[in-house]
Amino acid sequence: MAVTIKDVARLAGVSPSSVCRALANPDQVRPETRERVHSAARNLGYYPNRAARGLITGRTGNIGVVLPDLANPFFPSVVKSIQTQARRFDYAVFLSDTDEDPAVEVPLIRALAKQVDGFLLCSPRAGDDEIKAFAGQTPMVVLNRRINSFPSVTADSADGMRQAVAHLHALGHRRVAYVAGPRTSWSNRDRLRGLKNATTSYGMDLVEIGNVAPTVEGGTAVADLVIASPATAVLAYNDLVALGLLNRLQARGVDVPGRISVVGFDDILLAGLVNPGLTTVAIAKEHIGRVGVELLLELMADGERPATARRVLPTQLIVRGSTGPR
Amino acid sequence: MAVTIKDVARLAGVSPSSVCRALANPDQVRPETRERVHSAARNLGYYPNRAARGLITGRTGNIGVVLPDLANPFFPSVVKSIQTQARRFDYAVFLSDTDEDPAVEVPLIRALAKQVDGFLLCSPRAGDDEIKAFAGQTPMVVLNRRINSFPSVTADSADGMRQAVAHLHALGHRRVAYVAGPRTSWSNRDRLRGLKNATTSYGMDLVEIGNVAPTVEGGTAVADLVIASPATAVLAYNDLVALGLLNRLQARGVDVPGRISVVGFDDILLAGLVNPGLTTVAIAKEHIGRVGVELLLELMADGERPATARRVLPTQLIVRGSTGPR
DNA sequence: CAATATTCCGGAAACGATTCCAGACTGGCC
DNA sequence: GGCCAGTCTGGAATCGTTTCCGGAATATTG
Repeated sequence: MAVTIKDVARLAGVSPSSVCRALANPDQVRPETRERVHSAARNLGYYPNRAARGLITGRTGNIGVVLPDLANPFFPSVVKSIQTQARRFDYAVFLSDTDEDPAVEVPLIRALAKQVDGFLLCSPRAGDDEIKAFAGQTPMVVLNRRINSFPSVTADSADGMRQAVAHLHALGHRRVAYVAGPRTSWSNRDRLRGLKNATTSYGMDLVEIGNVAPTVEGGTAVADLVIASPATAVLAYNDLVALGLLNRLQARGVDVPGRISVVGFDDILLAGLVNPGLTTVAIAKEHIGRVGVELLLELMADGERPATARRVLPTQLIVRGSTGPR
Repeated sequence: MAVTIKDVARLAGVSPSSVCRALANPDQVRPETRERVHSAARNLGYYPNRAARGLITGRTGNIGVVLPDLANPFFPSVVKSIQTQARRFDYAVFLSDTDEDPAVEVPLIRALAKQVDGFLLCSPRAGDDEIKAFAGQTPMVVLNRRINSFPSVTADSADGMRQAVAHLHALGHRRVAYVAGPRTSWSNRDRLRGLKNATTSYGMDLVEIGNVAPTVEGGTAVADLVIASPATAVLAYNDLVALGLLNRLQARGVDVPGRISVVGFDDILLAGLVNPGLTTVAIAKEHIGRVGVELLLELMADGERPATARRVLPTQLIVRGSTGPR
């Protein structure tokens, strides 16, 4: 069927081992044979079977990416930057979407583990302990979450929230609401923590509104609760939720930002396209992926070292039309 | 390092071959040994190395997905449905983003070919001939494009365009513009063809406006050309381009749909969230992925058969606020 | 020219799993 | 008890590649 190293060897009139050397360590063979092998490989269209190679070298050349929901525009951005950086180092990407189900994460990782050299876990929803069980077994870098004994890349939510709250405070708001994301999301807890600190230090009231799915529907579902609350501004777990709020508020005829100001988180593409534009805390999505890959490559190279590097990337408030004076 | 079949065999006190049988064909071993093997595997946390298995069975259990740009929200939707369907049949997904560069497609496919059982090519940008070179070698299904000798899944653009044009015609529009997508995109040619047929049969004038990148920026870049044209309505290659137009039109103070109506294509999530909502031709994105996987599985099972199944999925005009009477 | 050092190449083993084949054991039956 | 059929199991070969080891050929040196 497919062309193997033996076919190349036969055509070039050398042994398989020489073919391997000619292609991998060109300076270990005579220029003449090297040329013969190369042209034979070219003629037959030979590409080594990376799986077979991986069997013996222990390196597959693949990295696994696990994320909760590809339909959330935040993740494709991250994946894209992972791809770009991975390809630069000749790695291919295995992608898995868990559909926000914590229960499938661990089995998925286990099933994929032998086919990849390491994992990038984006916003994993499983419990710390379940994930920690992999410590030392498979190189892993966690994105958008911090877990002991794993390197991680996170955004500085606390500072982002501080910027957002400062902005709202300056506009005269004193009571704000937070629409929380999934209970299993570390980012949600992190953002809430940052928000609480910020509102406390500015002496503002904070109303928490139930946990919702991190989707547009999640936002629309609680928009009326926000209206009914005493808050004059609302911060959402992420942009999708914020957009859901925005949509429902407009449908109810509530003036944004006149009556209620809305702030999102992530700065996905949509945020700049809706009307009014969504004020949001931007995360450097391309950075997350790139830094994640860098960390993972280091970890895979160094092997043993605990390598609990923690990169915290800056956030930046992007002010658009959805926030205004109280 | 990792636990192999031998470790399980040793712990269970049987040979590796028996372990294999106990796990793969449970009825070929005595219940007692089967139980011993299972518990040994469970205790050690044994998961077979799929790459090694693939070497001998010829099946990797992976399918490769190649697409031009994950940042276009259309593709994540498709990928997600591919994932879902693939997992149902115990397949994992290899993802590759080509960054709209036709030149990297073929090398990418070749490099991945040995690691997957088949490919789903989403909107491939490479030339027909380059792709045809794979015919018979690797099972492949093409999405959003038709290529001889490959099964394909496409949307019925012609009908979608007919619906859109009928809608605009009924609103009184007689001159429409089309903002074309990438020259290398089959969908672009297909949509343009459908549009031409529709405008001709309705006796309407069609202005074509240059090829742009299939992004928001592509749309904003030519919005002023649209304004300067005699058209009272514009159809865009896809929703991103339409949103770019919409944005720039609003920035220039052009009334939509009062002065110009805008129609997109794809019905991505954003389309329903902007203001005014974007009238667009919806494609069943989840269907594309699902049907694509189904076709690929059939193709991989049947092997030889030409299998040039061509599924054309229906399109549906979604009318929102961006279109109105002339 | 002989002895040594160096370069280059082929053979064999290995990676982890599966599968075929043959042998060992069990049970049934006469 | 002996024979046959059937069930169950272990050993060996295999997939495609890499790597180690030893031998042959070449180059270097005295």
